[in-house]
Amino acid sequence: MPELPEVETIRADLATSCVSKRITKIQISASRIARKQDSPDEINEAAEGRAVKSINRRGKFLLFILDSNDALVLHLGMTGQLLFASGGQAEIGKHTHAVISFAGGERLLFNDARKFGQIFTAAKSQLEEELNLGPEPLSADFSKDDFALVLRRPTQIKQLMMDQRRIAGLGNIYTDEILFEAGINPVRTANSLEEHEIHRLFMTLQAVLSEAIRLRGTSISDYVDTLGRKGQMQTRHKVYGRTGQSCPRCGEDIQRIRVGGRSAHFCPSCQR
DNA sequence: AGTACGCCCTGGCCGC
DNA sequence: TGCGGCCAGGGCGTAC
Repeated sequence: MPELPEVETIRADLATSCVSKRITKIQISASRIARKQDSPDEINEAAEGRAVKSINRRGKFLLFILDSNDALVLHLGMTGQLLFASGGQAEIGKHTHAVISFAGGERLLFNDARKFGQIFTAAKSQLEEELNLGPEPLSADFSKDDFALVLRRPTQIKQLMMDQRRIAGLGNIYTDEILFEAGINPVRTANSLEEHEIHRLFMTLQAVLSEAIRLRGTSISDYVDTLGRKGQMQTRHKVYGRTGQSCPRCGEDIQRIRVGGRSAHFCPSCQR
């Protein structure tokens, strides 16, 4: 489940392997992953013959900035993988739904078993409007005051943190881990947090995401980097996927409940 | 406007 | 061993 740290790991890989390369073709075989208003042909037309100026990330979206000043935008959904193949290492498989070919013969294969991923193009100047995302939690511009403002609503904190329009990049795994580190119960309403709790949540938000990037992401389910390598953050999870196991801080059993239609893992004794 | 909820999709797992 | 049924969840469309 690629969230901010996984997408950031892939972004850094692509910055090394794809920047300044020229796209010769984008073949999309599962039209479902092309966003509704774009057809596979339109995406290919926008990218064909264009060089990749830079690779950026916004929330969970990967942005290939092209020399036309359009952006090729990719979202990996839940099971998406972007595999870089300079020779024959990565083979086109049953779940390869798009192939981006470069002038040097390299290819990027977009695999996605569940087809929740998305690919589309947008004018660079329109990106912010189209993506409609909240602030980047690791941006230098993102202050504790900004965060406090985001929290000023009566939504459950877990749901709010996963709402991409409020804060960009967090999914189910990292919200659970962050809330655990911050000692905050996932069902608390955001506007019930006290000043010291907001401070702690702000600090742990950055700490957990930074550690996850350093460990190249969480590999449970399908996530791998562009060379097919797993991340290591899953070895540090304290609550996610640990239902019934003991809390590393107090020994109490980790519980799993439903919050906003998603599972939330937490320690009922440490998280108040 | 905000919030709630069901749907998409398929592999993996559980129970029979 | 096979198979039906259910679960995982990011984001979006629809309903309220």
